[in-house]
Amino acid sequence: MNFSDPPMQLREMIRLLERKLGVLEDNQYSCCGISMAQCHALVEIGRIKDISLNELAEQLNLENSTMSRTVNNLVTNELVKREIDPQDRRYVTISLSENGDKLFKGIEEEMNQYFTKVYNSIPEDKKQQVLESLQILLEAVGIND
Amino acid sequence: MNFSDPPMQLREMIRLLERKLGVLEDNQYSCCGISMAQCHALVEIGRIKDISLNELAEQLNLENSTMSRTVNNLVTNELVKREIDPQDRRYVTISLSENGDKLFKGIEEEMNQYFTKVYNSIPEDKKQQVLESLQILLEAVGIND
DNA sequence: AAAATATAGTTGTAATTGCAAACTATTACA
DNA sequence: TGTAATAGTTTGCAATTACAACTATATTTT
Repeated sequence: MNFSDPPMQLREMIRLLERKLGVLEDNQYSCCGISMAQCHALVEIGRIKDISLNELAEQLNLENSTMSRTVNNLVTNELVKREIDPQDRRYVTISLSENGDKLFKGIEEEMNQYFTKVYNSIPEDKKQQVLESLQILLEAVGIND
Repeated sequence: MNFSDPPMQLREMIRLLERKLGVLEDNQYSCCGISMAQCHALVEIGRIKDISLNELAEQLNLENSTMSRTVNNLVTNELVKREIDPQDRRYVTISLSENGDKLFKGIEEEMNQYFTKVYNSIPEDKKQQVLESLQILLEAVGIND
């Protein structure tokens, strides 16, 4: 293993980043009393407002079945609403309840604070470069799709 | 939500990167017939050569019990060996078997190819910048530890 | 219009996981 | 020696997940 080989440096750093991010969401109920899966779903629903189950599953790279049950849990917690689309009764429209919206806004606020903290700990003259590089990396990683 | 705010750009891109990386390891048996959990453990063991169970668990951010079970599976598959440390018989030394080492090298090779592909799809004049930026980002994300 | 097909979502099942607790074995300390 | 600490295993349990089989609704074909 040659860690001075640039692609391997890339691998190693992505590995570390992955792990660091993983730590943030390891605990099963680390997000305001709901699971990370529920939290991710909640945020996605909050962003898109009205979304179907399959769209949601695709956004989050989850199985339909997993998504369906996660939404179940959110409905049980009275954070989201499930409504049958009258246009096409196969579709379910998922949206935030009032409680869900409050929680969503709280999470958004918290995430904003976290990433502001991360961003501000980047040296001033490197901030722009890091953002640009992430964009480039995203494009590079997307070569398979 | 203001996506032109730089910290939010950062959040958004990390979010996308996270998701993209997640896709790569979604399937339960996507790694040469073993689970991703087993694959991660195998690679970690292969890198450190001899490692104790607790160290391994900490590296991978897993519970001891989960780690023990995962190692069990690897032992059952004859990919790793468990040996009691003669220095301190409480410790277990975990290392790759011959088969495990072959698989490990195969996985490493595959990962190298993947990351070489990603790296090479970064524009030539940006390669160094991306690596440096990831390093900076890693330091920035590590502010909590 | 009836039959066949496609689509959206749900449910059954088995495996994995985290957490807690109980347990064994070994070592360190007072 | 006796007590505590450490390393790891095992078990029970509940939650989560992927995969496959299923239901319900809509669309297309004949």
